[in-house]
Amino acid sequence: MRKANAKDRILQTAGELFFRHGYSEVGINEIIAKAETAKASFYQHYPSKEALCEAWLSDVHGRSEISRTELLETEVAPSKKIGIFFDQLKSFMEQSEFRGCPYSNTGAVSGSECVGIIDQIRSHKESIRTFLREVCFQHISDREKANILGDRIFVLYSGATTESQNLKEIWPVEIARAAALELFS
Amino acid sequence: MRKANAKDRILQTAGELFFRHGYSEVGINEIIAKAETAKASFYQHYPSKEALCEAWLSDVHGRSEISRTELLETEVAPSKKIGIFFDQLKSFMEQSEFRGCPYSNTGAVSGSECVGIIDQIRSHKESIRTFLREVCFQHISDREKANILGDRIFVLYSGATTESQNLKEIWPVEIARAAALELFS
Amino acid sequence: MRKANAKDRILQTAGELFFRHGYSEVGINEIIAKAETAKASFYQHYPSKEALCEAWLSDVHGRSEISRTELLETEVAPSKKIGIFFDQLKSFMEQSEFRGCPYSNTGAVSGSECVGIIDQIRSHKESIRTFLREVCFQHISDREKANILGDRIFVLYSGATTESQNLKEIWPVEIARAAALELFS
Amino acid sequence: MRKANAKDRILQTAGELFFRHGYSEVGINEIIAKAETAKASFYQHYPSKEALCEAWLSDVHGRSEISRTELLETEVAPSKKIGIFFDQLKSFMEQSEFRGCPYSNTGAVSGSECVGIIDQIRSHKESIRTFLREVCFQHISDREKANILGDRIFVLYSGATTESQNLKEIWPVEIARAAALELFS
DNA sequence: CATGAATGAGACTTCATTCAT
DNA sequence: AATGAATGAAGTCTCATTCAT
Repeated sequence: MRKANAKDRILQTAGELFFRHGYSEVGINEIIAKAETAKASFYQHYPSKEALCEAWLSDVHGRSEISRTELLETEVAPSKKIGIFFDQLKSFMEQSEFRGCPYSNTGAVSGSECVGIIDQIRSHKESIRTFLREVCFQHISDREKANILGDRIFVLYSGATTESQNLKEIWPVEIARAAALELFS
Repeated sequence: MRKANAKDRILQTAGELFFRHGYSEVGINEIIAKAETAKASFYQHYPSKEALCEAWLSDVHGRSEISRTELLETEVAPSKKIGIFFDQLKSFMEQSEFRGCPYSNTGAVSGSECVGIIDQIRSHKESIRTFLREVCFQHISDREKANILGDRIFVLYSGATTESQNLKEIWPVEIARAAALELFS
Repeated sequence: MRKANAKDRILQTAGELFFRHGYSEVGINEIIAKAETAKASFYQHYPSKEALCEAWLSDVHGRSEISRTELLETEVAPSKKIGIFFDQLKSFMEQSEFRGCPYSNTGAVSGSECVGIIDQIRSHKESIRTFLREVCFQHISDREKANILGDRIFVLYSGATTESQNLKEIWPVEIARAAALELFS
Repeated sequence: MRKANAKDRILQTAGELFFRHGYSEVGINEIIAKAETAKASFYQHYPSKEALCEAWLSDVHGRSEISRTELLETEVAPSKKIGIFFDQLKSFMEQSEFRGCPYSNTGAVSGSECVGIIDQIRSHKESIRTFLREVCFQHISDREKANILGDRIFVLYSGATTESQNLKEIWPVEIARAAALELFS
């Protein structure tokens, strides 16, 4: 497993480091050292650190997208799905020592010149937003109302993540979960 | 006005830069160049870049605290205060080109070793949380319920800031505002 | 005692620091901080760091000269004086955690441009050399022979100091003492 | 010859500078300028200035060790070897403008935190001490007595180096040489 | 006598990237 | 595909010294 090809090893290593310490706090040297690759091997696979960041965000998105798609198609009550969604956030925050959202964290240090990164962030966020709108639509058949409700839950979800990270406490997630479920009924 | 003393010039310059580009993206060199000071003058006033960051966050906190205290003591309906609070957030986001919350953004790149910074973030966030709980308490006399409502609005506020920044759009603030007011009634 | 005048406080503080860490390892800031003086007060009393170094070496010399003069004039056998001289060196090395000779240590980092410092070193060393020659002359009445013997003991003394410092062990002093006394008889 | 690889060029350049001016008086900038390398190239090869110092001391030790081993195994009278040993010191002092022992000079500015450097100094000094003890053992078959004699000559050697450096004169070496040979017979 | 702000030069170290092999 | 050496620019921080008050 440690002997995956270099490209994957780099992506995995960088992912862990970017996530834990933040994109701007992790250097190429640290990545290649931990991934046990040579410097030039890195640039063979990724044209730049920024490109690696994009690859990482894309990778995370892919995996999280799958889980949302599954959840969306599961045969349980929509309200239950919202509960599960926040439960997943809760265990994610606790397991990651409250590191928060990789996308928001990366966005916090990305200027407007980082077009690729900003695009990844936007599309990931829109994807979650869409997911929540869809769950709401499974509950309310009024598209308009479902969208509004979804957006509200989206904002709650984001605030829960952000403040749980800032305060290193889990209550924001619990508060958001309760609020979301109340809005839902 | 441009000829304030060096310490203030540094703080102001650094504040603008930290806010716009993120703490980790701004170097001492850039700060002292824009503040028109010598490097050693900087270190005469601030023992480290991290200390400057703390001074900046403290400064921002001080000014924002004043505005919240004023708002809290104003003689208008609590629901109105919530509206104003989100209106201020809206214009702040728009005026700052959606740069978002200085505290959350700084927290995104601060490891657990940055004790001073993390403390500033925590206390600022708790201060806003307390403010919102107090406004709610002016509306509902049940302390328990007021606290829960305040915390929910706090989460909405944070999510609005974060996602407005991520998407460079204002709708999250508007959604949060509407949701908060609806929870309020 | 802590409230001696600034000039003396600076000299004493710098002396301790220069001795313990070496002239080049100690900065003006550290000195004035520990001496509780302002920076400009320092430059009022000493025109430069180098001048302070000279004052320190001169001060040390003065005090050590007194003890040698006393010893020279004491009414004991010359061989006994040599023994006492090395005994003093021994306790000095042990008490100072084997920091060695302030003069040699300073000379190790002083280029030929530091005229004042180099002069201090030279005259201090010549003073010790003269002292040893005189003690020998008290023992042998042949001036020529006394000088040679004195110089040999001087070299033993220096080697003892240097290697005791290098090895953080006391045996070089003991070896030198025994050798000196043997040469003496 | 000027176009050796960067690592060697750095080591050689730094060696010359450290020797001539003292470890603490030489900066990385001066080294890389004279070695015609980039700063980052330096840190590719040596993790720190201190590590470079260790490499330098180790290099010097290696070369001096060879010459001592050769001398020890030469087929001449032991007393002759002592004479040669001091002759070498004499020409070294004269050729180097009385810069003295790289190890003692470095030790004069190395705090107890410089473990690697202090180790190099100790082992170099012990190596010379052992050499002198062995030469003496070739002369006296009594191990005990040979050790004591060797140690005395070691102290003379060190004192000669130190004071020749301090006074910028060669007589301490000559005095030590004569004393050593006299002890020897 | 004393002070604290100001400074140019330089300290050591790391950055993301490229090149020859 | 992989490697290690090389790099210019930039990173944070400290140096001894001066000046206005």
